[in-house]
Amino acid sequence: MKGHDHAHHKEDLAERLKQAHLSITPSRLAILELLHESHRVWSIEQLIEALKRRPKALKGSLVFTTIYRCLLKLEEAKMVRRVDFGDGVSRFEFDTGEGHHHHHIVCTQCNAIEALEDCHIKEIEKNVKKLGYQNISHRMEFFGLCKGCS
Amino acid sequence: MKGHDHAHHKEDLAERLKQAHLSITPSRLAILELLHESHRVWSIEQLIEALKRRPKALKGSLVFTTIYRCLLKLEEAKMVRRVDFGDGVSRFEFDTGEGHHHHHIVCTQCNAIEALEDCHIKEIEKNVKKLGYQNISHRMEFFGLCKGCS
DNA sequence: ATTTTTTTGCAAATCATTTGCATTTATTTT
DNA sequence: AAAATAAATGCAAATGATTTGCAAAAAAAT
Ligand SMILES: [Mn+2]
Ligand SMILES: [Mn+2]
Ligand SMILES: [Zn+2]
Ligand SMILES: [Zn+2]
Repeated sequence: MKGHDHAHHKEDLAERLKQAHLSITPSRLAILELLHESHRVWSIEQLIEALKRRPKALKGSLVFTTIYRCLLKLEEAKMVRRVDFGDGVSRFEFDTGEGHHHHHIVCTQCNAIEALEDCHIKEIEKNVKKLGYQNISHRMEFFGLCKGCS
Repeated sequence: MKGHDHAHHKEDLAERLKQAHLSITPSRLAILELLHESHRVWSIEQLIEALKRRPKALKGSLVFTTIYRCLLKLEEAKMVRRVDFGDGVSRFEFDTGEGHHHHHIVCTQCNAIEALEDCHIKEIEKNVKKLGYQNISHRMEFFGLCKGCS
């Protein structure tokens, strides 16, 4: 059962790579599998460590640059989303699509990261409090085409 | 009139430095003056250029490291606030106090930066649209003490 | 005025990210 | 299936903003 599921996922992910005109490589599949299974954000270093510890580890060595370039491509292809907490390290998560826009909360003490499912801006703060967080602050900036440029 | 105002500001800023137990130096005063007068965010490079072009330019050379360390101190002292748009460059603005928490919008075309006065999260997006921006996206993350840490 | 503390200037170190290039792998064409 | 073409990978080196070390200069305290 699980085997089938995994196989299905792998095929599915490979298919999405094909649709995005990206070569199907072990690195890319391994990254996608891990991101898809785990609903969390990963730094590149974390990804490398996790991939090394996998039962079916990649044959080739796991190199920063390779993972980095894979993630760039996957980001372009909208299969992976980059998350930035402003600490100088990029993190990545599986991109579940337009309909699943969301944010995260980072513990200022232990740096634990939790997803805030869905983004109802007006209700987010309440939900954050409900999760039991204290001393909540947030980071938010907007981006868009200004009058002069559009 | 203007002379008086400026003098007043300078004294005022110097006073705030004193209260924060920070030495009063030409660099710090110059930075504070510029930030205080201009209601905008500045990168360190921008600050240096602007300070060079000032009528009463600083005697000493304007060095990145010095401005950098001044800003760090001023940030600690809550006189300056750091703004991060995730482009790898830190920007700074005068900190007008707790009551004036706000965000900004960056044009994805010309990189113009505009302040969004006040932060009524639920209404912000509407206001952004009213300002004439298109293709609006935003960056927002929360930070706080999680249950386990508090 | 002298001493003590802090800041400044310049160079060098950091650190995550990005790039160059030869080699290997994947895809496309015979 | 083999050869040719295009793309990805591994390793080293380059970037670029930020951060640090330390001696000289300036500010604050005595
Ligand atoms: Mn997430
Ligand atoms: Mn502002
Ligand atoms: Zn959102
Ligand atoms: Zn806010």
